[in-house]
Amino acid sequence: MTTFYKEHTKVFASVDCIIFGFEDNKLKVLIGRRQMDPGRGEWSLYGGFISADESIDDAASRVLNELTGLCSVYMRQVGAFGRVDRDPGERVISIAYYALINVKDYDDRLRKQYQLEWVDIDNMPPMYSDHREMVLQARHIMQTKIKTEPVSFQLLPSLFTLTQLQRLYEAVNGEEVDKRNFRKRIKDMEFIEKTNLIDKSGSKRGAALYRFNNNMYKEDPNFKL
Amino acid sequence: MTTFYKEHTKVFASVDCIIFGFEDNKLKVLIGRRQMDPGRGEWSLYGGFISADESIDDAASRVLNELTGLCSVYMRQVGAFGRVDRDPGERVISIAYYALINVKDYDDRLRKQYQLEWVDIDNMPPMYSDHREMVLQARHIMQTKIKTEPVSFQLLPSLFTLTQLQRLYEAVNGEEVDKRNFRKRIKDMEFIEKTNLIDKSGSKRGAALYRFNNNMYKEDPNFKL
DNA sequence: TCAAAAGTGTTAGATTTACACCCATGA
DNA sequence: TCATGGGTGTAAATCTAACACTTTTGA
Repeated sequence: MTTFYKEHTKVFASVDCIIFGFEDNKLKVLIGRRQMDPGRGEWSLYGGFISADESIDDAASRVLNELTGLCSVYMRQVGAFGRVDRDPGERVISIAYYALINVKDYDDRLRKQYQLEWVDIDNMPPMYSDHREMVLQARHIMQTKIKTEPVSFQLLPSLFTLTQLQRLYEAVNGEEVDKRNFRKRIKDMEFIEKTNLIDKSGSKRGAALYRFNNNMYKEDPNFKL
Repeated sequence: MTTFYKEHTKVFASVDCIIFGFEDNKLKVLIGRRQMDPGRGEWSLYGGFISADESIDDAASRVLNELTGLCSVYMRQVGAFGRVDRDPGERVISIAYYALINVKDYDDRLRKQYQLEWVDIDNMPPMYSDHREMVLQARHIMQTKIKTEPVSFQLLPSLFTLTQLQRLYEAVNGEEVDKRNFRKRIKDMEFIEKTNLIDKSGSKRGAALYRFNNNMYKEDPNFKL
């Protein structure tokens, strides 16, 4: 700690975004083909360099917005990845973030324009550098968060059925749960409100639509699944 | 992702070490006076720049070793901190790590030589930049880890009493627990072995010394406090 | 009329919590 | 002999997990 800044080497710093979506009862990740050497053409997360005038968090939001057009998305840091040879070209330290989006909010034309694909987290292709590791770490964080924090709703439409919520929970954790026990726990949480609306898309009978009431949650923030 | 590396700016990247120790039934953090402008003289974590030929993890281990002389210490990443103005001099992104050491393994002369102090985590002085935030985030990680992973033993001597273990647990979580219930849970974990040794330093009667058996833990890694 | 998803309660077992006294010893 | 920390068990309450049938309706 007696040294000076100028004696040290600078590095490139980037962010990589793990964009989670929920579709066909599966947890999916948005990935594309890397457009840049080295590694051009490999499956890769979408990322970008951190510029001099933005925080890391801001860089992550910017990159996500560039790609999806979405703002105010739920994003959290996964961590910094910094193996010396993680980027074959230059020394690049990358900070991974995961984002939770509702697939329906995301314009599918944009997805095609960038040639991105939603891939099942349980069936990812080989990926560039340490990107697979980033995704798996993000999933692990999600698995612990989803049990005690109301993050699921970020991945669902604002109105959702209990079956959707259950399938999401199962997809994140990779294991099935009992329907009756699951619903019992939901009923105990007053901030998951039943509406009068019915979704007929998933069944003939129709299922009640629910909504997450954030104000009510803040009054009594007890979430336990 | 169609841009080139050279169009981007590089930044300084550093690591900051949150060194936890357990002493006088309190969770403590090792901090010193910053030796460097800007911020010279403020209370600060110990850190160092990441050099070109080492991973972030290696940089953290190196810095810890420089300071304490210790190797193979339990260290985990807290996360990257990157507010634009977090370092008043230059743009520096810092990756925080926490380390768990047994205070007795650490040569107190070294502590004095570097003018470091063990401060109670519940009574930290104002600290340089975002260092307080780093410590609090690290503590939060510890609080969740200590419930499901055998990390406590990193902070204790290899032989310890159940009271010590309990006080540690209480110090990390900031709340007291019932002695009988605590010991019942310990008894269920076979990898916490009772030895024939007695520690007479804490009481007249003496307390049985226990030991963490890592091989046994690996056979049946179920930890729950 | 039937296939497919929605919706609903109970019970046994496991886990958690609360709680108070005797023991061994050195000063 | 007494002050100090070490050590121990039980019972009530709560939580968890397992389990199956009826409802609705569009095709």
